[in-house]
Amino acid sequence: MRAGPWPRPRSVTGPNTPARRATLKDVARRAGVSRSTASRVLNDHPSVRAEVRQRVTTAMADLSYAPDEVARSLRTGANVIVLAIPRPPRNVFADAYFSSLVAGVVEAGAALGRTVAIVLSDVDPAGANSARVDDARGREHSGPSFRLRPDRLTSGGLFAGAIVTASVGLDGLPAQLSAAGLPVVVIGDPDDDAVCSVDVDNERGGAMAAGHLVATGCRRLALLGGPEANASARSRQRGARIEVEASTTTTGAEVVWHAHADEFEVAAGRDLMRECLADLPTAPDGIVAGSDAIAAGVVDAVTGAGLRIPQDVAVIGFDDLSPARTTRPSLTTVAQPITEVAAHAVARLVALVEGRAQPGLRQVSKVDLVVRDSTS
Amino acid sequence: MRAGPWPRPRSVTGPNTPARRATLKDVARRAGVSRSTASRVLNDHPSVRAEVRQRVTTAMADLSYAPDEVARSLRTGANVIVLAIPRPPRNVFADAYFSSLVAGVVEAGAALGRTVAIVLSDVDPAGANSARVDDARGREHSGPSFRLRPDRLTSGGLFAGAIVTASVGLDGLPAQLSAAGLPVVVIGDPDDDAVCSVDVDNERGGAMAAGHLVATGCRRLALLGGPEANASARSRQRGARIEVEASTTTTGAEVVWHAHADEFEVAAGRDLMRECLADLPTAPDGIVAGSDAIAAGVVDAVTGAGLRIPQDVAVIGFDDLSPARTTRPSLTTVAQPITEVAAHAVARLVALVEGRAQPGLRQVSKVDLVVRDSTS
DNA sequence: TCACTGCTTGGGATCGATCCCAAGCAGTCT
DNA sequence: AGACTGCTTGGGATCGATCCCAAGCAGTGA
Repeated sequence: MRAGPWPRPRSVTGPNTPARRATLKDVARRAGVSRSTASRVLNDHPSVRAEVRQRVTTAMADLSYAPDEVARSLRTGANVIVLAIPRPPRNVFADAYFSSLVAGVVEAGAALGRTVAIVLSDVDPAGANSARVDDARGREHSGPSFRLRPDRLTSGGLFAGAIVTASVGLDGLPAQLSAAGLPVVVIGDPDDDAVCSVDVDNERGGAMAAGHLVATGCRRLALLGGPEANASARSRQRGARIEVEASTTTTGAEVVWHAHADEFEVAAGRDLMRECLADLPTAPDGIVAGSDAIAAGVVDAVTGAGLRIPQDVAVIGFDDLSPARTTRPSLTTVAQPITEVAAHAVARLVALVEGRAQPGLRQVSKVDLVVRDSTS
Repeated sequence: MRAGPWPRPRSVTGPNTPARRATLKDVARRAGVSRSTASRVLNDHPSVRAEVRQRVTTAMADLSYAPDEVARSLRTGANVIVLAIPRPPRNVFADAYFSSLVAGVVEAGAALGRTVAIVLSDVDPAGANSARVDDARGREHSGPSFRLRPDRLTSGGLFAGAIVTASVGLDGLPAQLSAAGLPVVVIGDPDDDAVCSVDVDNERGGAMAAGHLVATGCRRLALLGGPEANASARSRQRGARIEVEASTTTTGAEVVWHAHADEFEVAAGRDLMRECLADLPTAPDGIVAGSDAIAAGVVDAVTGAGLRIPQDVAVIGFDDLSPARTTRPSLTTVAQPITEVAAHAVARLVALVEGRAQPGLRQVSKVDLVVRDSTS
């Protein structure tokens, strides 16, 4: 499991507690009861007389007592849940999707009285070397590689459970965590049916997007998806394609172009759309983009080419994040309820931790079409 | 301190440890030594015979033992440091500055063997009400208000110390935390001299920016700063103004416009620049922006008005974050070493926690001019 | 040989909470 | 009156590590 000598823990010898915090023992003494009774009051156990309960409560207030979460965790097991985002730190925060997801998970955790810690990928020195090797083979890598080591989440017993965001290269992380006994919920597509997951109905979303374009008169559709390695991106495109093909006989609509971006990013969308316009003899009249950011790039490329939105080309995004509203024209998009998904993930994880749920459950949230100015 | 009944802790009764983790006692038994000796090996205590140390190390590897951080913390005090960002969750992650700062602190913490937890502001129901009151007075508030309650960091004894990011409305938080006995380091301008802080030399950075514009021939400068309530934003502007005034007699350069944005944001920069162009009879020939994002907005407004950069108007930003490189033309900017500042903050906090540093120290990092295409 | 020193090692107490078991007590039923 | 039930309450053990103290042991010098 480990190679070198054990890292020396930092001994904390300094003045760590200038004014000693009150303990439950202090509360008990002041209220004239035992530690047990004080603990019972703290935990709302019913079998305490009202008068005694009042005395203890008063004593707690007088001493401004706050329970020591560390000591409590030692006895009852960890309380903190961890949101694991297996991506390099610098990429996560700039991404509107992850920003929203993090906020949702933190808020949902707080609502259930759970502290949420956030763990991102580490710089991986070994990976850094192999990245250089990859470079030699001609693959593009701008820096060291990153991964999230499972033992950062399992060792130490700090965490009661983990929420893992699915992305490219999950690499069996959820299964490993599960095997180590840590309850896990994946947001997105799990690579393993044995773990719990929450997601949105990406395929249906793709179908709604394509359906809306066809219904508003588009006949030559281009699908510009997110990373092909990303299961959500694939599902969205599959839904769109199936929807178009189902309507072909009645409407004559068809998919005339289909490509995947490297990232869910503005620049990727712009490049892909320029390629599309260059490759096709006639421009498509409707674009299903894999994300709002890609759609924003598409809008940029389309207007740059002198075409009008939505008159010449209609564009539809996915996510309904801030870019959808700030882009000009504003984006019609398939809204995914990120806050709801985050809340589901937290609720499911807490249920797992408390033994109220079984592994392997999947919960899928509905998506919603939001019509704005980029389609007619 | 508290009003209602104590919130009931979530009892974790479920199957929390399906496969029991090895404890130090197990290691000791397997190696044929006492818990004390095993602990000494774990902590690299010198007085253990090499042969015994080897046996214990082997036993640890065999059992894939990992120390329980919760139990360890109970005895030695908390190990985790917390990065407190007194801002609403949804605003933090979209901001390139905070993204970079978070990444830097997390990485620096890891390098020192410290886990970093991140705590953002809570939705504050009371604040939500007062925000509505403010709305009635005509101030703009789009949602509930947020604040970071100090007791979230101090109570529970989960954290060894806190790094607090300075922003608008710090509201005495660092002083309160300090008073509660929690070691604190502020990133930015502390509102209290008694707490430690790390920062960059904002005033010098502002001077460098203005100096560069004057040196490259600008004579009519506009200063478009960040939020006036933000001390860093004020310092940058002050430095720029002093620099220009110092050179006025020899060069004839002057500040012809001066304003503060509400946020360090692209939209704020765009609006401010449009205002500037509308208000001034003659456009300025040099812009000192309070951040790269503001500068990006300025570029947008300037090119939108049909002026060329840098021929007609030179623009200089602050931060050297990703917008500086992706904006067209690329931005000349004052680079602030965020990673270095983050590392300083972590190092100083760990020193405080271990009793190796005194409160009240301030450490200022140098900034650096990076010349790109937005100035000539 | 004895005392002294210094290096290793083990055992018990401790951190602050929870949990289990049993004791105390009042009320009820036979 | 005695047994039984159910509600309160207190004490001890426990979680898994660290820390302190003292014991064991070998080596040194007188």
